[in-house]
Amino acid sequence: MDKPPRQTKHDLFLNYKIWLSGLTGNGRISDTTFSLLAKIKELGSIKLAAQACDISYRKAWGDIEEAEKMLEYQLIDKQRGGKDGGHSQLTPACNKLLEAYDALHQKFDDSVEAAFEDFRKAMLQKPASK
Amino acid sequence: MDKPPRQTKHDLFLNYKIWLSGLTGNGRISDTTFSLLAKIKELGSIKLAAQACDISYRKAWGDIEEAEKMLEYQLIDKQRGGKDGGHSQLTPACNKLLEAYDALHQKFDDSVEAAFEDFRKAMLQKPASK
DNA sequence: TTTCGAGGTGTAAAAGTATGCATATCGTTA
DNA sequence: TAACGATATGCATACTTTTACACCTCGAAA
Repeated sequence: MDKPPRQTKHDLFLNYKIWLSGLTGNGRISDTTFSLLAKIKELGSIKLAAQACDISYRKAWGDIEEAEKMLEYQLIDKQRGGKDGGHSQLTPACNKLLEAYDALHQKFDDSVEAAFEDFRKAMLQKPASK
Repeated sequence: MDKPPRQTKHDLFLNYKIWLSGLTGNGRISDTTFSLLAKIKELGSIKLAAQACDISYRKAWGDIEEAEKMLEYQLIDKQRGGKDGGHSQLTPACNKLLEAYDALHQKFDDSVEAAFEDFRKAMLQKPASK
């Protein structure tokens, strides 16, 4: 889930995690939730997406519920029943969100890369005097 | 500890957390650990710093141990005994690390600000066609 | 109208993380 | 040399988060 971290001279890596939260901070949409949504888009099923993301269906469902409650709009069109049991797909609003988040994440990666590069350079300098 | 998140149109906030890890990923230096180090520098005591950071001394000590084990160098000069019981101060290497980390964090904040601004704009556009 | 498999839900167990507390150690200073 | 208070450490408890599992719901297609 997390991006592979970046290395310094001393086998040091930088990691980060971002997430969205609501006004009260009680709900959250994590990186893993966005990965899940992307997989649902790809596979058309919450169950398959959860497996692909290596999380339990229970958690996947809970995360989606939490996200939808927080955003106050549907992220997923869920279809129950039928010979195949059912299937799911992202709503237009969810696609928009996912698209914006992907762009956000990409910008982040680039920024992190640059910032960590500076960090590495700084760590190669002599210690601060004070 | 975490920076106050930023808001979108729909009461949506962006949060993030960064941390350093070692090669194997078993150790970590979190944001809270750096805050702790900064407080130790300011207050000259692990105990006082832990109180100021609102974490238990037990956790503070464990975090420091973990960080030093990971980096394989001392972060803190610890003085035991004496009428005052003892005191602590950061090593030069720790000061360097802290300085570099602060700069890194600042760059992060700026990047987050910019990236989230773009995110907000994207969320105001019409939904993706597909 | 029966069947099938994914969606949907409660709850107990497990795993991971933090706290609280007890207790030992150290060494300077009075 | 006795006392003091922060460092140091183990361990039980508590809290949080995730998993495991059981079981129900739904509705198109056979």
